[in-house]
Amino acid sequence: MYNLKITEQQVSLVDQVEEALNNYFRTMHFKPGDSIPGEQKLAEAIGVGKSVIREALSRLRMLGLIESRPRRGMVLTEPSILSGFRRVINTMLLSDEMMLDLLGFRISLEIGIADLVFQNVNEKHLQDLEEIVERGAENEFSEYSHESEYEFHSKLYEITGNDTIIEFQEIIHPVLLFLNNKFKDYFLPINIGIAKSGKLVSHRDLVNCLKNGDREGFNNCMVEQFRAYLCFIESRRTMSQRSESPTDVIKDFQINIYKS
Amino acid sequence: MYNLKITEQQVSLVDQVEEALNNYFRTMHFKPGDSIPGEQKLAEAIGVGKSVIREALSRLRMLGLIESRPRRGMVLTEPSILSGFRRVINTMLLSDEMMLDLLGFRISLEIGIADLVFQNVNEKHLQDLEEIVERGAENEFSEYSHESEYEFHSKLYEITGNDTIIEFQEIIHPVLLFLNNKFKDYFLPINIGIAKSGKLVSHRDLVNCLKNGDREGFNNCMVEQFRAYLCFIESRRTMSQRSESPTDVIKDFQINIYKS
DNA sequence: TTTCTTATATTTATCGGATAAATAATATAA
DNA sequence: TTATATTATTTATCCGATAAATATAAGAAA
Repeated sequence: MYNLKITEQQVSLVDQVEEALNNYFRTMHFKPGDSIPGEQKLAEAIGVGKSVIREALSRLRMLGLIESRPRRGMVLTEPSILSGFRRVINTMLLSDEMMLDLLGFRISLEIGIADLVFQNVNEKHLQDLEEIVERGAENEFSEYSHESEYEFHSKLYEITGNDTIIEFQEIIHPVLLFLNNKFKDYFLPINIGIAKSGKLVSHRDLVNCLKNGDREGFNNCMVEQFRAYLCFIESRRTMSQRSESPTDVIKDFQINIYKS
Repeated sequence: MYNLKITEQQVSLVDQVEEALNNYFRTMHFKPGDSIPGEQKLAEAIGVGKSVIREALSRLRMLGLIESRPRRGMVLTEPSILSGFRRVINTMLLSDEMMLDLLGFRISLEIGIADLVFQNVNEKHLQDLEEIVERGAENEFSEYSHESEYEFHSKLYEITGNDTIIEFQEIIHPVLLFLNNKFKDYFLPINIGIAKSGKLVSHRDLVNCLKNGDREGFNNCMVEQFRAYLCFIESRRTMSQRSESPTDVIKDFQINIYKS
């Protein structure tokens, strides 16, 4: 007998209820702070068992969309838009490909905030940055400690005044640490090469550029500080297109680095 | 009587189990594709009821961390890192502040991908872009249709080759549409002003810059195309610092625009 | 022995009952 | 009117039961 099922019913009841609840909140124009009906009423209204309702509510609770103070009721809350993202990142169950995508994402974002930073920066910020640079010692390969690195970049993000951007950077930080460690052997020689060629953009250079330079100059500094990463990503990309071996990547990588 | 409770026990059993499961997968070095124990065994192992387990599993399922084919078992899957983000955005329960943060996020990101785009672009991409520009008619105020706008920017993101960035842009698109509509009356006069001053960067300008220009030039074009938005965000920021009235914002807004 | 069919066990999805606990609302007492 | 006690409500949690579909084991047929 032919199997005439068009699509496997992949959407569980819980999935549907979850969406139904979202639609309900939206169409009723609920706002954060409004209290919503109890489990039992919802279950009756939608016509499903209470375990299904509870599972759906549990998801919304996880996303920070509702809060339920035990034995008092549930209220809608302003969702923390990155809570789901944070959880997935924290699992550290990500593939290399995914993490490299995140690396590219973060680099693009940081380059992109250059304008906001340049626009918003004030004396206090500059003082803080100077202090961070002062405290952050470099090792013999012109590398900063992870702590100093994090502190410096966090400050840049902070200057944007955009809480979502700030939180994003905080969340993916562990991924960057992981990648830095995993591909340490690739990055180190590259960075040494850049340092020798005098093209390395240090934290101090960035601060000086931010203090004295123009918008475009600062933007360029921000781009250049990521040169090694950008080449790395580019190499990975061309590799995956041409299905080359990992050693080729490293070769490409080093060629690209010295071209720029 | 004083309330001596230090902290309200905000962490439910489900929250704890959710984290316990994550830790379990991580410490056991589970990888995507591995099948995990059934609900019953997990419930016994952790020592909680099966509804608690089910709620926690439901959350992980929502995040795309596990997949459970009915009556066969559960397997770990490569999580789709933006699924939680997508759900929260889709609720459209976000405050103006949050949405403006997202606008800033998106603008920064798009400015930041300029380098990646410039690095990766090929003939095919350019052809596609030209075709989109060709098709996309502007209205009398030099504005594109939403569809053309979306098509053009999607293409730029696509050139990065970074799937996470591409998905991000797709997810927040409705938010941008919403904001564009909500603050339409603010943006229109500004854009007309920019157009009159001859500083407006059109889609065609961007394509030409990408084709013939240099990296820095393209970067500047990308920044300039967002000038109106950047001024808007800056105005909102200074307003919230000085607690000004909305009308002041509009004034600031228009002053900033014509300064640049 | 190999292959096909059948029966059993397993497992998730879903339902719904029961209990504990804490707050809100109500009723009662001072 | 105020203070206390009772009741109702509601979520959190546990548990049992059923349906459905698959995997596995057992049995029958070639």
